[in-house]
Amino acid sequence: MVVVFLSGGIIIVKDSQIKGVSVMGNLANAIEVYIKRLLAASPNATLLLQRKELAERFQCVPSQINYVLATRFTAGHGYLVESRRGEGGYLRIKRLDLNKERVNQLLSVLNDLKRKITVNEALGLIDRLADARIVTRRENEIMKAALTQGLRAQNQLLSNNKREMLVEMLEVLLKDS
Amino acid sequence: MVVVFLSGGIIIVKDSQIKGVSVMGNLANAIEVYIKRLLAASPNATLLLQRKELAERFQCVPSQINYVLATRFTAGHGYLVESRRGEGGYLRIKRLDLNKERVNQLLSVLNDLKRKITVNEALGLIDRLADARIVTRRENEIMKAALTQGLRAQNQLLSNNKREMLVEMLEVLLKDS
DNA sequence: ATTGTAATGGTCTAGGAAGGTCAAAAAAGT
DNA sequence: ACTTTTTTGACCTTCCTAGACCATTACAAT
Repeated sequence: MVVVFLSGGIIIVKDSQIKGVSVMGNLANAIEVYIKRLLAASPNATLLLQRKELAERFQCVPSQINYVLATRFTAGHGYLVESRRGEGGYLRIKRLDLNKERVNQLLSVLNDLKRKITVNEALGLIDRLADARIVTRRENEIMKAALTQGLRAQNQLLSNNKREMLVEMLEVLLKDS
Repeated sequence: MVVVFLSGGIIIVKDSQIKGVSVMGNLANAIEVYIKRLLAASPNATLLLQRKELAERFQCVPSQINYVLATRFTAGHGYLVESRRGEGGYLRIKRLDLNKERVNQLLSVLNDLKRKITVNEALGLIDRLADARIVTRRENEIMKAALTQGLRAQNQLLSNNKREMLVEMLEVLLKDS
């Protein structure tokens, strides 16, 4: 439970209600909110900043920034994060405002991937995306080629590696916007 | 930290964000952009210049130019660089536009795959296909995602499996058109 | 012709400046 | 108590920069 002072009065609110509003119980949340505010202020929802600087501003180790990005700014959350190392290094964070239906379909496919599925089922999922015009025929073929590389039977379970690979390929599509 | 006033609201923007918009983060990038601009302005996409002069313009050691050429203007990136030493020495940089013989290019890429290449080289090859408009940006990203699945370092050799996978993906493109 | 020399460009390596990863410790939920 | 989330820090990879030293070329002096 958290107590919030608002316009002079005292309002008592439950945690669950407050989540995501503006109370930040911890660093990670604070950083998340900060980044989101900057994104909101940016005309094209894109941010360019340095991990080191951000860490300094919040007086934490740089890897904390990675934690925040990894837990709150993933493709699944609708964000795209790119980076570059070395001198002049940076983080580029972009909020993707995507077509809802496409995203939902992709996410549902991604969701299906969480359980064990066979190669055949995976290929079926990919075809579904092609049917829905979410991927082109070529993209469809490319993904299938990648997925079936070195495979004999198609009625076996999809290996972890291959599943992960499919997920990553689909995430590319999510990022595409 | 910089405060920017925008359409009535106060938006807080970080240094780095400002920098990233207008200025290149580092020397190498600046030089790259400069060369590419010159190339774009040149009638036949060919440039003749002196390493020393260029280095002077950017106030850096001459070998910095070599670094830029070696990392951004390789054959893999679709550029041709020749040079001559001694008095009257020069650098000749040419951008190759190979859009014509797509199939040949694909075949040459496939050929490159016969020998051992690193992950980085493989990614470069794929990028080159995108540059030449043989694959779309999305296809490019999909293939890269598939290729780098489960990989940490990029300077290691491409595994046999992954190489085979790339070949199969490229063969999809060959069949296509 | 031969040789010397200055003017170029090339290579290689060390060092520094980012950002990334991983796992253990600490804190917060349940 | 147990589980999940957060926080830290040690160590790693990538990228960039500078500089020492090497190779080639044109031109002048012999």
